[in-house]
Amino acid sequence: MEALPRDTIVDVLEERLREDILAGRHPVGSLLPPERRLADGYGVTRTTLKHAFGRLVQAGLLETRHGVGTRVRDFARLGGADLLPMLIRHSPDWIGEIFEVRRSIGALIAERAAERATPAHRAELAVRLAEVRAAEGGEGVQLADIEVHRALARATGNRVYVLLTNTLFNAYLPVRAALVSPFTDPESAYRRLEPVVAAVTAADRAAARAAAEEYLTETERLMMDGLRKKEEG
Amino acid sequence: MEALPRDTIVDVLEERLREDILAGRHPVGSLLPPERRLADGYGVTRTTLKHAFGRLVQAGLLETRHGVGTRVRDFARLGGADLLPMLIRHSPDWIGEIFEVRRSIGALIAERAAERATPAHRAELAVRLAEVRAAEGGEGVQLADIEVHRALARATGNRVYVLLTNTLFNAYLPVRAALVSPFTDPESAYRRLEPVVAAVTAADRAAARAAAEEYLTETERLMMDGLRKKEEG
DNA sequence: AGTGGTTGAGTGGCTGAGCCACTGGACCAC
DNA sequence: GTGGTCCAGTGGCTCAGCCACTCAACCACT
Repeated sequence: MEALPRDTIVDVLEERLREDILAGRHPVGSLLPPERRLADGYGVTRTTLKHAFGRLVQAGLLETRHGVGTRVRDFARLGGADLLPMLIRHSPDWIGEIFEVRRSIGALIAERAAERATPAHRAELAVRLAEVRAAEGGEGVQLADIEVHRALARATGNRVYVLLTNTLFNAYLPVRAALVSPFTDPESAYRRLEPVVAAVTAADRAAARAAAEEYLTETERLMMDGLRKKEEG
Repeated sequence: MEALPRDTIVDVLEERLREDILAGRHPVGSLLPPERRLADGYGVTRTTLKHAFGRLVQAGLLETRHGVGTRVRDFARLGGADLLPMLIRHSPDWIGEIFEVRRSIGALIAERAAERATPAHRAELAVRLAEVRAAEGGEGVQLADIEVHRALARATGNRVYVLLTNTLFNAYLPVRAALVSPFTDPESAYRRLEPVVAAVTAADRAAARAAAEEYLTETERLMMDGLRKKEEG
């Protein structure tokens, strides 16, 4: 069982500051109020506020300069893909765009994997795929499913594809996890993944690309349907 | 002129901790020494250490649990593409892999841009391209060059491509900036970019992809050559 | 023996007061 | 004008201390 620590004050404060920034209450390019005043306003110590600031600076949302102040960065223009999880939480309309990119890159990865997977990579793919079918519990299936995609990315022989896969997963996984079927049914997950792994294992680039595209298109459709139903219900 | 604030203690400490982690002196999955001891070891206050910790947690390198300790995350398996800048600083052999991905995604972006750029997007591309030629000073050319790529990403109509472009740029830009020619000569930069913009403006998908691929292959060659020379010299 | 509650050492979370270092505009002397 | 000085306001950092949480050892009762 996974221990679930409850949010700390810094977590809450960070989230609130982030929300205030993303909502434009602290406009891009503007100087935030001084730390002492802001800390007072949020009812926390300056030290605590600075911890939250530190994270937001790291995330690329803020920029502090000694003796001057703290400025809101133009994250929409300059930010990296690691902003996606917070952007999607603030406005879910990003999901369509994320998924288009996921589809293109997923196809790219499958093609490269088919081209360059070593025997060891193929063996790992087989294992990961089997684990999907054998997984118990909805959460287990989802985790096993992700491992198949990580293995596909690893099979390209290019570690950057693994990182990219993680970035995109981090962006839309919380959304996906909120839906139930069909990501939690072992047999259904297995059936949808199998053709991709088969094509990669067969070293058939075109088939791998096509299978990945089909899989990801289907996944997108399932997610969008699930979201729509959730909205209505 | 850009003000260049010198590193703060937290910056230095963060870098040192990061280096210790990436070098495996704090193995993945292991528990770090307690904050009090570690702070003492680095000769800083616990508060300062915690500020550095906060950033590394945000970056996905550490994981703290109240009452237990701070653990080193398996960033190679679970990390996102935002880790690239620090990974490349620690071991430059990432650059080849980064550039392969940049090439594939750059081609993808050019193709999508050719497919979907609006008249407004085309106008912006023309402006950005002209700015490259008109830029003065090596740094100015490099910045203008980046703006062309951002404009290309924007022209896809998908904001995720912009974020992805930024992520990859952030990864290898420091390396590129260390080289001199040909990224600092306005005329040479213009000549290399022009065919890509022309193909996108002409809405010719295949030509756009081909031009982008050629541009990026050439860029990679120039960077690798530059690095090799630097190594020798 | 087995079960369940209690305790305490060790850990990170957070505070508040205080001093230091930097920036930039106002002011002054020339 | 020009250049220098000053100072109010800002973020950087420290310190000492208390709080909250976790886990394993221990104990009391069955």
